[in-house]
Amino acid sequence: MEDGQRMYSQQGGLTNMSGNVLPQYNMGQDEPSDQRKQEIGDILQQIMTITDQSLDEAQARCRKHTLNCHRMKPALFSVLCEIKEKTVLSIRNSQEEEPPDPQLMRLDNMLIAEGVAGPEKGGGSSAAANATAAASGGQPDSAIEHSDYRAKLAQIRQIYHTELEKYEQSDGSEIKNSDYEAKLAQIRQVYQTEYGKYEQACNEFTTHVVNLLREQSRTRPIAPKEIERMVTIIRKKFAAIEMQLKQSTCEAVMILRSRFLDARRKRRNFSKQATELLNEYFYSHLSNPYPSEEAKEELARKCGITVSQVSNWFGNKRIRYKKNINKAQEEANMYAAKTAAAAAANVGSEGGAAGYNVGGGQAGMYMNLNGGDNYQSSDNSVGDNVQNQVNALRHVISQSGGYSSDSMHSTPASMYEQHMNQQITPHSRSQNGSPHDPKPEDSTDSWCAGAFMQGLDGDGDNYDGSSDEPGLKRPKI
DNA sequence: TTATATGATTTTGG
DNA sequence: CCAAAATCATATAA
Repeated sequence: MEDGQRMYSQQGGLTNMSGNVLPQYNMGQDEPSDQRKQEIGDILQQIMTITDQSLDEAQARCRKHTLNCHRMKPALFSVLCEIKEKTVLSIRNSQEEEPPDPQLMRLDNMLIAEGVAGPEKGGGSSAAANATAAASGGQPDSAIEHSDYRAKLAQIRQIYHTELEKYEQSDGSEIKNSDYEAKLAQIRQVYQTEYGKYEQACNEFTTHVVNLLREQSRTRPIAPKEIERMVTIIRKKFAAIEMQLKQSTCEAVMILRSRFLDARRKRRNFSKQATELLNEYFYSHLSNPYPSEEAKEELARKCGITVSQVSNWFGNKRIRYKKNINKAQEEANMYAAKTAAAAAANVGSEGGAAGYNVGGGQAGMYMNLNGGDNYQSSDNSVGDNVQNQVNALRHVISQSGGYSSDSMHSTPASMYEQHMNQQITPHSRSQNGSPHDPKPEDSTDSWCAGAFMQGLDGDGDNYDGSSDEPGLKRPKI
């Protein structure tokens, strides 16, 4: 009873805050009825000791059941809900359904555009991502605690950090298309794994909370509406994680992409020395400038570039040599002179210098042969022009003896072959000479037969740079 | 700034 | 896959 009294006085102290309910008690106090006093005392006693009561399952259920079945329960429930609604929840309620986050939409769009989200875009990417999937280490916590939000978030960050490091350490110079695709697939895989886990976690947690609230609503004023709102709140919280996940994914894709594009677009000139070496090889194998794999490897090693760069270089060189043979041949002579000097010192090599000179010398011969005839048809496009020139040249050559004639000598390639005993066609892969002797006539099929013809048209200097005819190359937008 | 040189990529044909 | 040809995009010379 003493406790009750003290409690009572405390309640009295709270009266100011609680408005119109407590004054009744005060009035009651003024007019003490022993029985009433006793009742109130009991109630207060119960309240005071309620926290000491065991949470014994059976007992609790019993109490809840009792409460639940009380005839006043529905009314009380709705009233309390109403009060709660008015005092607290209405504030949150005012937050209307916000339109979909534009940031999230952008992220979604990008992920779809990059093929990370959305429908599978062909190609089995399963193997690539096994490691990462394992690394992401799913921990199937069925009991999801609040702290798991942060843990998950940290985990996701960690995963992407790891992924990004992988991209960093991968050899920058060797990013190929396949690498890009593989890595994109990896990102995609990780993203989907994580997104799946995210959804699962979100749903589990939501279900958990909803169940909890439902259970609680048996003894507390929790309206279904409030549960709904709670679900919304949970979704929003999880949306932050979703956003983070998507953002990280986008980031990873962008980094990967920029890296890839950088590798693709950045062009660094080779060193002077490398170009020198490549040119030496090219001009000293002018008749057949197709280095074998071994030769490519050696050149690559000497020049400090990759084999595919060597291949690119030779591809470009061949095509450009053909396109502009006059100029190229000056260069050829230059290199020929240089290597000739070197070869001269080396007495043992027979006729090496002569071979180098073949290109330039031969062009001169053709030019002489061509004489004053001009086969340049000005009104044609370059491509047709070349073809016409070639055809015209064939005509001229045949008129003046033709390829097969001895007087025509041989094309540069064939001359060179006499020295080198080498094959002719570009497509023969192996450098070793074929057993059968290639005939000089075959050399019309040589890699730049057409180019030599082109080179001999006109006086040489008037064709210089003609490949840049306006509007044909590089249509300048 | 423009024009050319040049390494790389894409397209095309076999 | 290889090579030619076309094309791109940048580096560098003018």
